[in-house]
Amino acid sequence: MDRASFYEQVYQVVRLIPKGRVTSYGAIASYLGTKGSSRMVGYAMNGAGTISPKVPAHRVVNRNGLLTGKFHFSSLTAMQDLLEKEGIKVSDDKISDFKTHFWDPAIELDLER
DNA sequence: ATGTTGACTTGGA
DNA sequence: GTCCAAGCCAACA
Repeated sequence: MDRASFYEQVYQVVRLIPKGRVTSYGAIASYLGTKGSSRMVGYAMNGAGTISPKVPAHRVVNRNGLLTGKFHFSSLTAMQDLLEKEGIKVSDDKISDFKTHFWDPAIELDLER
């Protein structure tokens, strides 16, 4: 784990996000122990499509459940479309029932450990 | 080593 | 409820 850079750690956590679930950058950052680096979580996603395997960055949104990173996708509707395909309703670039679909690594992953 | 940047978060008005 | 400002940490030039 220590060998993995902060970016790699973020990638792994995001990859563990179950289908139909979403989480926030702060939740991942907090799980990694660096809550203050919430921005880095999103910034790390810059390589989401350049690394392997691909990271489901569309499942990661800001604390408001708003698709803030959709501008970084191929298309502005790509992120929303992917979420809808997974059963998540998105309206006005914002996830409906965000709290219901929320997936907290600090809790979900901690249970398996 | 220093400075800038950033797909965020939180707190105050 | 909304809007503005500051803080935080890691990677990159």
